[in-house]
Parts: sequence; structure tokens; C-alpha cells
Amino acid sequence: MSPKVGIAPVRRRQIVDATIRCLARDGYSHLTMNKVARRARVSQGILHYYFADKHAILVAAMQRVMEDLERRVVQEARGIHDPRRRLRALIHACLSVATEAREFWVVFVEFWGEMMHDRALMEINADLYTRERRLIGRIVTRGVRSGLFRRVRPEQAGGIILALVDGLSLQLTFDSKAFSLAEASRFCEEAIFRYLAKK
Amino acid sequence: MSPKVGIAPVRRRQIVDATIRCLARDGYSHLTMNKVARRARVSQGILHYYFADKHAILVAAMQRVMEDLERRVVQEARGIHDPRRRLRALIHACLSVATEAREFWVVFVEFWGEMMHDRALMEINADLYTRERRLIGRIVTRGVRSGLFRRVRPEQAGGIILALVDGLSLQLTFDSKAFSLAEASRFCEEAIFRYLAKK
Amino acid sequence: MSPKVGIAPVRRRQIVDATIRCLARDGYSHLTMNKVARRARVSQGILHYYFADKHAILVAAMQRVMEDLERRVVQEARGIHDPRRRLRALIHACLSVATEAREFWVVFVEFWGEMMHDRALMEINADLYTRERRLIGRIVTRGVRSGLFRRVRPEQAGGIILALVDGLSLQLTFDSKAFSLAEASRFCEEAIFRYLAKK
Amino acid sequence: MSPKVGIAPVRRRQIVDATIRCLARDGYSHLTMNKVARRARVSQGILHYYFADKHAILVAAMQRVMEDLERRVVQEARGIHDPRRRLRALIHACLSVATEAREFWVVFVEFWGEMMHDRALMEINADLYTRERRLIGRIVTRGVRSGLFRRVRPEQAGGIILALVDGLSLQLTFDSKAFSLAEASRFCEEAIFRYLAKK
DNA sequence: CATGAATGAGATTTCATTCAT
DNA sequence: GATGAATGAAATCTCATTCAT
Repeated sequence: MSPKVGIAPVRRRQIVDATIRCLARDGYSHLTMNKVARRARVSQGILHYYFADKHAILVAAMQRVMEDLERRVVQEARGIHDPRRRLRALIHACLSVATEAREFWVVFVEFWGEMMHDRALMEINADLYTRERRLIGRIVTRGVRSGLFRRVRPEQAGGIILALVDGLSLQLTFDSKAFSLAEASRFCEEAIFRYLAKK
Repeated sequence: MSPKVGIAPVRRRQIVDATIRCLARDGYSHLTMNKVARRARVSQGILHYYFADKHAILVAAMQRVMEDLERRVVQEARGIHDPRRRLRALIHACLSVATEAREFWVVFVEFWGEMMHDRALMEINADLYTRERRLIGRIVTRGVRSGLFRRVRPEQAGGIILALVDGLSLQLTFDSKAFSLAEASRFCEEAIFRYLAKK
Repeated sequence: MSPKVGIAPVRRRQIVDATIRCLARDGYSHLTMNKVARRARVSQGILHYYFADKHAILVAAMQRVMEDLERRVVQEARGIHDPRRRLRALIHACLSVATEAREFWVVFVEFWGEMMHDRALMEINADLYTRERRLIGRIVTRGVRSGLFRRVRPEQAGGIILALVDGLSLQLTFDSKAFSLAEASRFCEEAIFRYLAKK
Repeated sequence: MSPKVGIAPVRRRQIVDATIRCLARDGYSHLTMNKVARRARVSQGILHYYFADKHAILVAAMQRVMEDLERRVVQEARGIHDPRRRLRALIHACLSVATEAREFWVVFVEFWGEMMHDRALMEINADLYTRERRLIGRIVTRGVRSGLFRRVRPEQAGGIILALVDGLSLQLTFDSKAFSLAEASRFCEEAIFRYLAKK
């Protein structure tokens, strides 16, 4: 790999990262190409050299955000064999996103609004959610097999758990006085383990 | 009531309604004063006669959306005495918002993104969520008193149920192939009743 | 005089006064019909009932300002027989406008800028200046006749004295640290009496 | 000098010059960004590329006008050693501004009105006036030293002479029938030399 | 590759004026 | 006489995109 090869990916990454930071800081409706360029420390013109238009940058940014969120969750649950502990780790990873990786979480929520009117963005998200439901589903399946959890349909359980985690993250974010991250984690675990309990 | 009295509220409502329809149709980032005026069948100038600026219209629109969503939920649960059936009605009301009152639900989600950068909007939402947690909490409390549910802290249960409903609504909206409204309702009820079950 | 007769002049005056106060407070470029109406405590529509348009109000306002300034100067010099003392009174009246009748003076200066592009306003001002040069000229003539001043052409002296007073008022207004009203008066009197001195 | 260096100053100058010409032609209250852009033969958008907003352009325009007026006066008096003749040249330079550099003079007067409500503009003007009083003061001081003029305080004399010149310029501008430039010059010189005469 | 100057369409906002009541 | 709702033109300002260098 000669050093020349890699300049394009570097620039793209630079631009996408700057976009995410802009979105996190000022919000979707205040995002301008100029701000992105300044934050990426490049000229305005270069943005259009690496991306067709603003929308293309947004799609790339959404993809990055999704990848990052997914990676976090996957990593957190990795290497843990006990299904209960693994689920607990996963819940904690998801909920802590809203507080510790706030930058990514905020941008994620902003994209929800845009997705409603943008098929490209919506599909990226639908794919992520399918993968996440399956990821959770696999953990649940193991728990079922090892006799820890009652028989449930894995993807259904995945949907329920994902929903609970998203909904609590929302409340953590925009209604921070309601409960703390620690409380949310506890409530969430309790609800999920009752949901999966054998009797 | 002379005919002159109350023209202002009518116009305001007209404008706010048009705004919500615009948001539902084109999305937050494509909202323009021009479109709002056309949809409300008024001149552009009049928008600034009744509202200080675009932001003021958005705040009013968010308030309307919140009120509408709340009213729906409250109405649906009204008059039902059995805590189980009441909770079921409430869950159904919430989830069907995402499909049947899609217009309001879409706008609601769009505001989430904006709220992150707009304290005024965030507080309106936080207030709504507090009221909803309490509403659910009261139903749960009755169920506890009548021996149907285990002892839980009402607001915590409210938070859990609200989160589940929000999260499932999201998946219903942007990942419609995952499950239907009927399925979502069933999963949700099951999860909640297991959460509240005495043993 | 039945009470009915006088409503129009009252309203006109009300509006013109409000205009002058608006001009004094916010400046020519920030003058709006709405502000005038609010300050006059009348509706916007009424302004166009009593005046053809905004320009007509401005012309009326300029006339009021001119009349007021002239009246002040004439009154101050009235009843004093000694030409020196009379001139001194007049100078003081003119200079104190810039500090004590600041409202009128500020508006007067604002009109200078507009006059350059508005024949109607310019003529009103030219007339005032002619009258003032003559007023001063008459005082000077008396002084010449009584042997106090050297022979000068009255209108020329009027022009010189008026110019000095205007120029010093300007410096008093926008360069207030340069000298005080008292100093300006002293300098001005000295300059004028030297100008009129016999040898 | 590579061709790229210094395009910004050129554009800025271009815009400021166009602004001054617009102000001279149509007046402050009729100044629009559109007119400025057309007169500068640039697009409207570029105005905001080089200046933050309309006010910033106005401040720059005022500065240009002040510099130009000052330069004229300084140049006219340069190289003349005799204090009398130098003062005469300076008076002539000032008064002829109102007729020969009418464009700048008109804009200057327009700014007086705005200055009353704009600290930034007022300070630019106050600085100019201080410099001019000192400039005149230095000439007067020389005349005093060489025994031509009586002992006067230089800045006070500067204020008086500046006032006289401003006031006469005003009358020349908006009351052109009163006297000609030549007459005004003569009157002014006479008044000033009498003011400075030893006995 | 990279820049930043330049554009032009379109956004929000302002405001004098009109008009039905 | 008087109101204030309504209009529409035009103002300022923003910004994605293009392009010569």
C-alpha cells in the first residue's frame, strides 16, 4: 500500500466525522456545508469532490453513526458466555450510549426525523434494527436452550428488548430528571428478566 | 360572541394545523413559511402577524401535537374500570398512533431531533412525559390495590410501559416489515403483563 | 368652537408628535408606521386616514420640528433690546437646543440627510434658514445702527452666525468630549463679537 | 505579487465604492443590498461573503468617506508654509467639498443622522473631528508663533473654524440660493481672520 | 487534489398600504 | 371616525453548488 492510495478514505472520514460533530452540536436544521468544511479543516469546494451533494454526506454520516452504535453494543457483549450476564452487558451498552456516547445518540435521534421522508436513510436504519433484533435474539435463544429463559420467539424478544432500550434512552435524554442511567438499567433488566422468566 | 371576537385563535389554529400537515408531508428540514402559508390558504405576511417568527410557529405546532397525542391516549382509556383492560386500551391507543394518526406521530418524532437543541421544545416534551408516566402509574396503582398486579413503584412502571410503547412505535414506523400493529400490540401486552404479574 | 371641529388637528398633532419621538429614539432608518401608531396610541389604519402616506407624515414632522426650533430661538431673544445681549441670548438658545431639546435637534439632523434627496423637505429647511438669517440680520443691523458693531451686510452676518452655531451644535452632539455647552457658548460669542467688532 | 493575493481588498473596495455612489444618488433610506450589488457589478450573495451584513458595509463606507474627506483637506494645505495662505487653502478645500465632491459630502451628512443612533459610526466621526481640530490647531499655532495671529488655544480655534466651515457647507448644500461657494469662502476667511486678528 | 471566490435561488422577515367591519 | 386583520412586494440574509486557478 503506497501512501498515495489512502488519501480519499482519509478525507471522506474526515468529512463524515466533522458532519457528525456538527449535527451533535448544532442539530440537523442548522447543518451547513460551510460549517462542515470548517470543522473538517478543509475547503468548502472539497466536500463536493468527495461527495455528490449534501445528502450524500448525510447518508454517509448516518452509516457511520449506525456502525458505531452497533460496534459498541457488539463489543460490550463479546466474550461473555452466560446469557443473563451477556444480556445485562448489552442493555448497559445500549443505555449508556444515550449518556456516554451522547454525540452519536443525538445524531441517531435526529436521523429518525429525517428517515420518515428519506427512503435511503430509512433502509439503513431498518437493516441495523434487523441485525440488532437478531443479535439479541441469538442471546435469548442460548438462554432458552440452556434452560434459563422460557420459550420465546427470538426476534420477537429482540424487538421487545430493543424497544424498551430505545424508549428508556429517549426518556434519559430529554427528560433527564425522570431517572438516572443506573436506575434505568435496573428497571430495564428487571423488566426484561421478568419477560424472559420461566414462570 | 360577536363575530370579531376570536378571529385570532382561529387563524392561529389554521396556521398551526397547516404547519403540522407540512411537517408530516415533507419533513422538518423542508418546512418553509411559504409552504405553510399556502397550505393554510393565507398570505405569507399574516404568519408574522400572528407569530413572532418561524420558531414560534414550531413551538405552537409541537404543543398541538403533544396535546393531540395526550388527548387520544386519555380518551381511549376513559371509562374503563378494569385495570388490565384499561392498560390494554392505553397500549393500543399509543401503538395505533404510529399507524392511524401517522401525521401526528411523524411530526412528534421529528421534534425529538429538534428538541436536542431547543430547550423550549424539550421542556414541552418533558412535561408531557411526566404526565403520561403518572397517568399510567395511576392505572397500575389501581391494579396493585385490587390485587391484580404485584407491588411496583407507579412512576417506574409508567416509565417502562411508555418506553416499550415508544420503542415499538418506532420500529413499526421505520421498519414496517418487522411486525404488524396487531403483533406489536400482542407482544407489548404480554411483556407488560408479565412485568406486572404477581409471580 | 364646537368640540367636534377640532378632532382632526388633535389626531394629526398626536401622530406627528409620536413620529418625532420615534425618530428621536430609534432614528430615521428604523421608523415604521406600526411604531408611530403604537406610540400615538392609535391604530395603524388611522394614520392613512389623516395622512396620505408615510412621506406626508415625515413632511409634517419636519415642519413641526422646524417650527419648534424657530419658536425657541425667537422666544429667547424676545424682549431684549441691547443688540449684544440679544445676540448672546440667541446663541445660547441655539446651542442649548443640541443638549436641552435633544429630541428635536436629533430629528433635525436626521432630516438633513433626507433633504438631500427630497425637494419638499429641502424647501422647508431653506425657508427656515432664510428666516433665521434675517432674524439674526435684523439684530446685527440694530447693533450697527447703534454704533456697537462694524458695518456688515446683515444676511451675510446672519449666515456666518448661523453656520457657527450649527457647526458647534454638531460637535456638541457627536463629539461630546470635545467641549461643554458652556465652553461652546463662550467660544461662539467671542468669535462672533470679534467678527462684529469695529476695529 | 501573485494575482490571487489581494482579491479581497479589491472586492471590498468595489463594494464600498458602489455603496457610496448609491448613498449619494438615492439616499440612506433608499439604500438596498440589491442596488449596491448591481452598481458594483457583482451578485448579491457576494456582498455577504465580504461583509457580515448591511451594517458592516455602511461602517466601511463611512470610514472611506471620512478618509477621503480628510485626505482632501490635508493635501490641499500641504506644502504651503505661510499660515494665512495655508488656512485659506484649507477653508477652500473644506467648502469646495460641498460642491465639488458633492458625492462624498452628501453621504457624510447622511451619516450624521445615522450616527445619532449608532455608536460605531459616531466614534469614527468623533475621531475624524479630533484629528481635524488638531490639524487646524497646528496651523493656527504656527501663525501665533510667527506673530501673525493673536494668542488663542489651538484646539478651540480648530473647533470654531471647523464649525464655521461645516455650517456654511450645509447652507451651501441645501440653501444654494443664499450664497455661492466663492462668497462663502470670502465670508468665511474674513470671519476667521478677524477671529485670529491680533487687535 | 485543493482552494475559496462567486453565484443565484430561495429562505425568513419587514412593512406600507388597503379594506371590511 | 376608527380598528386591526390581511396583503403582497420587497428587503436582508443564507447556503448548496459551481468553477477558474
